[in-house]
Amino acid sequence: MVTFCEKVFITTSTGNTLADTSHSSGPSTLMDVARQAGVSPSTVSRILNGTAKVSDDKRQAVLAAIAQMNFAPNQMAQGLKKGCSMTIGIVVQDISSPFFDETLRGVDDGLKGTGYASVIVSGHWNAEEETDRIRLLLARKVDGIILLSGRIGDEAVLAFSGQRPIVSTGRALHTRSALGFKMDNEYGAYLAVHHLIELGHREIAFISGPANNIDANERLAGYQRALQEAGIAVDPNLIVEGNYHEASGMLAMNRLFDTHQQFTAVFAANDLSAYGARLALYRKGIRVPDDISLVGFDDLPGSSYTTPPLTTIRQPLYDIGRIATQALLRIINGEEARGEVPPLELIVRETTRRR
Amino acid sequence: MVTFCEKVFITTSTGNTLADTSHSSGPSTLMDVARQAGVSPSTVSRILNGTAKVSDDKRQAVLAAIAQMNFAPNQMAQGLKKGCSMTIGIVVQDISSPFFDETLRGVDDGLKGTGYASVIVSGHWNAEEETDRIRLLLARKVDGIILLSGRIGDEAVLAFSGQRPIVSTGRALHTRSALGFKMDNEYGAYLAVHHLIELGHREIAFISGPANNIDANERLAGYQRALQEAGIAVDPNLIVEGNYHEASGMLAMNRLFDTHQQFTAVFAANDLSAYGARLALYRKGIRVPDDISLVGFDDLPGSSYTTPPLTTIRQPLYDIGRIATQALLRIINGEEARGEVPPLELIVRETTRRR
DNA sequence: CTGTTAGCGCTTTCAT
DNA sequence: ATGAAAGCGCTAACAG
Repeated sequence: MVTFCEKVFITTSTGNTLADTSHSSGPSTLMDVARQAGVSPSTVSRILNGTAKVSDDKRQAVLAAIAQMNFAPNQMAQGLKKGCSMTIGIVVQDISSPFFDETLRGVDDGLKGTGYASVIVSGHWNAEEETDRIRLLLARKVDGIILLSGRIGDEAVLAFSGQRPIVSTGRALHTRSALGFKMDNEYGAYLAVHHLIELGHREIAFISGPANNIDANERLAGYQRALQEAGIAVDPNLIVEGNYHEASGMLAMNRLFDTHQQFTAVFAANDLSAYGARLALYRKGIRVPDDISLVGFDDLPGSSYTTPPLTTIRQPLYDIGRIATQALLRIINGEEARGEVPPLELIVRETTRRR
Repeated sequence: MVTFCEKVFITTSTGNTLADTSHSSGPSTLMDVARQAGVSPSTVSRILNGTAKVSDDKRQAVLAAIAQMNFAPNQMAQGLKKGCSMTIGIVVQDISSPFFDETLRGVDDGLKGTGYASVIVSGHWNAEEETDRIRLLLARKVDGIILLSGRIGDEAVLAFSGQRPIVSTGRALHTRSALGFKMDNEYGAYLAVHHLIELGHREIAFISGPANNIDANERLAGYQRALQEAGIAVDPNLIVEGNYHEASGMLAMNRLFDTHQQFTAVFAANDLSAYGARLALYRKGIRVPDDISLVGFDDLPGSSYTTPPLTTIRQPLYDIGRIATQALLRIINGEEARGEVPPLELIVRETTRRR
């Protein structure tokens, strides 16, 4: 982990590269600009930050110098001075999952035009790594943190929020420097299963999420409630555990067949496992929705282009990202922590049909 | 765009939050540690960086103080001093596209254990915005930049590489501080179409990428070459322009039907548009691959779970990310710029069959 | 309105 | 082996 970060490269007009010999075009500093414009550094700073009135002639001179020298203030220096970095940290669990990416898009849009940039790190679904990453972000003096599907406890979040404001998904929290958004997973799952029941299905299998996952358990609860409410007994043989990934959905489906269960519909705890289940069905020559109905959970961007398009419970992933970001920015600016995201909703597409 | 970034929050044991009154636990500094351990700041720094020998007793004292005060060096200060930030900048074009995400996963893995973090920005397929973003990264003193599918010209890349090393995909470049990786799109497309021809197809439609896109044009060229090589005339009516998105694939497919073209196979310039085409086919009740064969390009993670799984040209997206990162790190460390990525390859799955 | 001065927190000669 | 002091590039009092 040795690193040499003192080298700066400068390319000559001939395309060769050589080590900067400090005489020439190292990134110009505010001091350089001041000299070139014949004013004091403070004046340049004032113009840059609009901190005070500056006479027009000096302003012109400075602006000219800035343009000519292609000057941009060194953010590390600014940050050191002001104690902030104009950066927010985002903690995801999997950097290449459509689930997080859609939220990241919301974050990106929420940051647009604010001057803030984001550094994204992944906790890889692991509390320790997550803690580690958050510490890293804090050492980098991020001005706030957005924690997506964090594995750490509420106390940990609260503790970190003593250093920088945090907004987190998947938990209910509301202090001056910590805010949480929680989706009603139980209700979402209820909606999904209720939809199936209304369509006349009675034997409904469930491909769950990982057993140690809160959201997953809430979805299981919703599945059970919908069944009970309709007077249908919950059959443990119809519930098989998955891990939210495609492969597990496929495996789960196959396990259901192997044990010769009877069912006319399947509710998968998330879209990804629904994709896997769909493939297992295809392989067996079972038609969807003609022979079996299928419902997912999340409404990933790809779910409107599966074959056939997937009926699912829509999570406002993009909105969550955008709203969380706006809330965080608000806290950073000393305003009250608040924000609300739209509720889950059933999106009926083409994988479910009347029994 | 007003921002107040000087506030620091501290949470009391009762869970309330109040503004830091500067007396208490603001993040501790190296100076604090030095005082607490009864040594000079330089000694602490030396221990932190392994920069020089330090007596064992002092070392113990310092380590204890660090642990007790939960100290972590302020990266902005370190950065200002050393002129680097232990951060690399990644420029993507779309933060929530499976294409980039898979590459980002490679980057993430490539950075693992190096102490570097990454800030990811999006150029949104727009040269101006991209230039803007790169400037931003440079102002943040990132130690290097990875440019994915950049829209800016090679000269611009070379110019920027004068400030910080850059590795870029989609272009052939090789100077001391700039490295490019270029995939052979023409060859990939050739592979795809050749596969179809070998299967006995003669009327092969092509859903292209955006006309102004280099990669897209190369893929078109490969399509044409395969046809010509087999003595099949290129029929302009069988080529319809898309924009790499699902919706455009669907539209393109429908346009092909509307104009009553005859064809038995379709080659889509990327997987996303193949998904769209697939849906259009499904809607028309046309079976894949029984009635029509379909080939994509990219091999996105989702493509092994489409119904049926998609035959496609595999781009080593993950490897590109990992290898680009390693190459960049090598350049940053003053080593020679090098690295090579695996070639494109045909992945035969279940959307193609003998005519 | 504008320049001078003193740091932000850390690293790094330079002495000792 | 260790401390004192200077300074990275910028901003924010404080004088004028």
